[in-house]
Amino acid sequence: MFEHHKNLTIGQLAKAVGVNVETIRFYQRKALLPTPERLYGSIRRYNEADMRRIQFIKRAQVLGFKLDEINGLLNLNGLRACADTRELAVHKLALVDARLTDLTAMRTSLSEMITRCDAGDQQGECPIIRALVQDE
Amino acid sequence: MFEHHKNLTIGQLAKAVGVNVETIRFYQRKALLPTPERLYGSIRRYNEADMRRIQFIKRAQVLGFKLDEINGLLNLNGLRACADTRELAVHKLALVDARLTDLTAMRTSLSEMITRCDAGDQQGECPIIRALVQDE
DNA sequence: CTTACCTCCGTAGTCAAGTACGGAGTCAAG
DNA sequence: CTTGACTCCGTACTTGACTACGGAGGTAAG
Repeated sequence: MFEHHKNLTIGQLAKAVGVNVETIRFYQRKALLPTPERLYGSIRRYNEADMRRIQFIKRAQVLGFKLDEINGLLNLNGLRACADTRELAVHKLALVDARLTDLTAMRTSLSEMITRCDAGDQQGECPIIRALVQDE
Repeated sequence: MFEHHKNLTIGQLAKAVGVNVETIRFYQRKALLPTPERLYGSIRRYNEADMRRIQFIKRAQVLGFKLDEINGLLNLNGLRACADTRELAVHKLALVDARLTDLTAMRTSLSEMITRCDAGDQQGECPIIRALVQDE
């Protein structure tokens, strides 16, 4: 076993959290993740804190936060932290809502076009193409 | 005036359809748009067909089609055209639905986190951060 | 005819979030 | 002590849809 997730090599850490080794190195370059010292010799070791940090990043990504924003979240602490985080979340929610509106409109158009196609009301031309060619 | 949108220069065309000059040149390179001959002398002229083609591209983009797919749409013609287009639209619709599901889940999580934040049930820690740190 | 702006063209850069590569060093097993 | 797997590190490539740059030449107004 991995000694309860302590002193992992980068490869073990990657496997444990389900990301690519290169991704971890990429996060280090982006300073999303600390680069541990090279102790005894030359090979770096990782611990549970690193695991949790990567999992935090991945969870935040699922919610639609970008890496830069996640970096912000990770560096928040102290009194204003909660307010800042909330503000970020509210902003993100607004973006998600806007995107939902767009996608819903897109969905409606697409399915209308398909319906018209199936109704066979075309006169020599594909109704989907015709809809797209439409002026205005 | 522009002589009713005939014989436009690339800059006038760009302004007329609301895109960047560079975008038009980019579309030409991608063969989404024909590159007109250089008539009398050296400067290319564009007409309504070019305008309509760019507008077609922009409309299709709003529906979530990628440039490569739009290229496919533009090159469709003849009998199977309509069936092909329909198939593409159906496929796109499925993608849109999947994205809608994802976004809705994201929306729910975000708004729950914000609600918890407002409820002030945190015990010394921001509930949003706590939710993200949560194992599993 | 000059000035100022526009067009042409190829190449290169941008953003996001990684992925890939290749040579050198290290570590554990046999 | 050698083999094979892994690590380290820098650099470059990927995707999609553009945007920017720079020098040469065309074009319209005065």
